[in-house]
Amino acid sequence: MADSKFDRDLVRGSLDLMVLSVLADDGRNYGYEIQRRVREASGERVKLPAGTLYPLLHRLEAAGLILSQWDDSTGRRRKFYKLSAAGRRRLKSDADAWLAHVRCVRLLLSSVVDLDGPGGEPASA
Amino acid sequence: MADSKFDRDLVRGSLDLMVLSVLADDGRNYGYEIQRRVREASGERVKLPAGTLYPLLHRLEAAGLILSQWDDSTGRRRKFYKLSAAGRRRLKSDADAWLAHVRCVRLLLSSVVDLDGPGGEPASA
DNA sequence: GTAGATAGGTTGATCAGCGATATATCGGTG
DNA sequence: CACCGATATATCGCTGATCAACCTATCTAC
Repeated sequence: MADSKFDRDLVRGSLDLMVLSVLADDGRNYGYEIQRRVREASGERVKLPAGTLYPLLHRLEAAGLILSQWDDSTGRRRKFYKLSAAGRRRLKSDADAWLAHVRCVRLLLSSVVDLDGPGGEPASA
Repeated sequence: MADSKFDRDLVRGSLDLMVLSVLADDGRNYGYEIQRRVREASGERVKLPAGTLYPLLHRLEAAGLILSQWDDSTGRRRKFYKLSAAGRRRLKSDADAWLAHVRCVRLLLSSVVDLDGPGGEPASA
């Protein structure tokens, strides 16, 4: 499961946001690790394949939101990314827009489903 | 504002969900009204243009999630849609998946932004 | 050596969103 | 009546993101 058309589109709207968030958290990270961070953070839900990840990073860099720097000092050839000032601003505004949108959808869903659905409050389970 | 690349992709992941939710709320509704309901429910954020709306409805119908019926009795030629049994099941499961995903992204964002950001609690504004 | 993980990358097919465009009706105004 | 804007549905074509598949290269372990 977790690879239907719905799941892909679900992820689509928050992929950039998730990657920017990971970089904000870590300060500095490289593609392969970002991939694992997103996969783990999402509970294996978001697989973020290489064919999506690298074009995405290049797109964010071209937009001036992240900065790259090659690092071979560890033996492994890695391209590290970090947020630019514009990237930090973008993360903030995109996060606000995302949260606002989530509130709207939750409102629509409120009369339809149980918002504290399966896995909602693990502490009480 | 509210029509950037980010906003479009933001919406993409929950458009089907929003339309299904509106139909679950209303029981029975037609395209033009669904369009207005979504626009209002989203605080004018989601415009849902005709070029998106109608292909979307056709797709949901082809998938057996909604059922259509023409109605000319009011003078206006309208195509009413309602959820099928499969559509109700799908709404429930998609809503659960969406809520689970939202929880993950919120977790990633928690260390980055204020989750009760602007417009969070209108009562206190 | 060779298999698998790490690390980065591209390409092509697919498909959804949406602006533009088309059609038709209804109600109101000049 | 003619005209216009709102209502109502629909399609076409462009754009752009996702991702399976594929490629290269290095490191570790067997």
